[in-house]
Amino acid sequence: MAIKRRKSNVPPPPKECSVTMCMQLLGGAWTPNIIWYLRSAPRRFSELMADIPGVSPKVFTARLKKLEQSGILIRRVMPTSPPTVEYSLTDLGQELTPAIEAIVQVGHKLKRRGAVSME
Amino acid sequence: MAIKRRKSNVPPPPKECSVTMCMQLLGGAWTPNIIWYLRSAPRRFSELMADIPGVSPKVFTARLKKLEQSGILIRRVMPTSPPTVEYSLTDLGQELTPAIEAIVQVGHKLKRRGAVSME
DNA sequence: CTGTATCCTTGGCGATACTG
DNA sequence: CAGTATCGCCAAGGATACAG
Repeated sequence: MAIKRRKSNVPPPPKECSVTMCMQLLGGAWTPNIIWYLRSAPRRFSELMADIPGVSPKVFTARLKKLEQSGILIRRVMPTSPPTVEYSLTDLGQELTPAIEAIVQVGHKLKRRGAVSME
Repeated sequence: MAIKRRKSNVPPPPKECSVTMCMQLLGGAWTPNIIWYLRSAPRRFSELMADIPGVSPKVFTARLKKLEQSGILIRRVMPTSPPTVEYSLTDLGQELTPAIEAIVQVGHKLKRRGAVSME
């Protein structure tokens, strides 16, 4: 609670703040992968967990919730006997896929060059 | 973020890791703005600092250094009497601008919707 | 199956002061 | 002008266990 970082009284620039805002979303752990895997078809919670190994359910839930609140994806609870939840991208979420694909392109070149250590 | 992490013996997927790697770069604080301001013309250290208010020189140097090491931008020291340093995007860095522009697009919609608090 | 609840660690980021 | 040097914080992530 409380006190949200003070840094000074900087009025953020009008345009670039959108970048920052969006990066807050995309920059979160696993976020690009989630969108990547959802871009062609809806997917269930455990399917996504399997797609993206190494993520704990807590973090995963947190990400999904934030993305849902931002209007990037939709959470649909199916009334089946073992509860099933399906996640799918919204229109706005779909608009992110070209951005991610552009990033993938550069990522590949980066890797090919060995420019980033990756570990 | 978490790339390094031991977490078990997960072989990372071959394609998505590029996204993650690239996001490590772009996700750093101020990074998108740096590229944004450099995309049309080279710029000096203090000019960039002025463009992007609220960043401390330490962090700024760290970012610039990492981007230079990754081959995203080039640092040129001009042999003037007060030392002058000019930063400019490499070809690879230029390839990032469409990605950032795509992100800007979504960022605007996000803001218009009030989907993200931005605070 | 789909998540919460707890606890803990890390490193990214910020502020300020100082140097070549 | 263009950076280091120090110091410290704290929120994002992770591990594990438990719950509806």
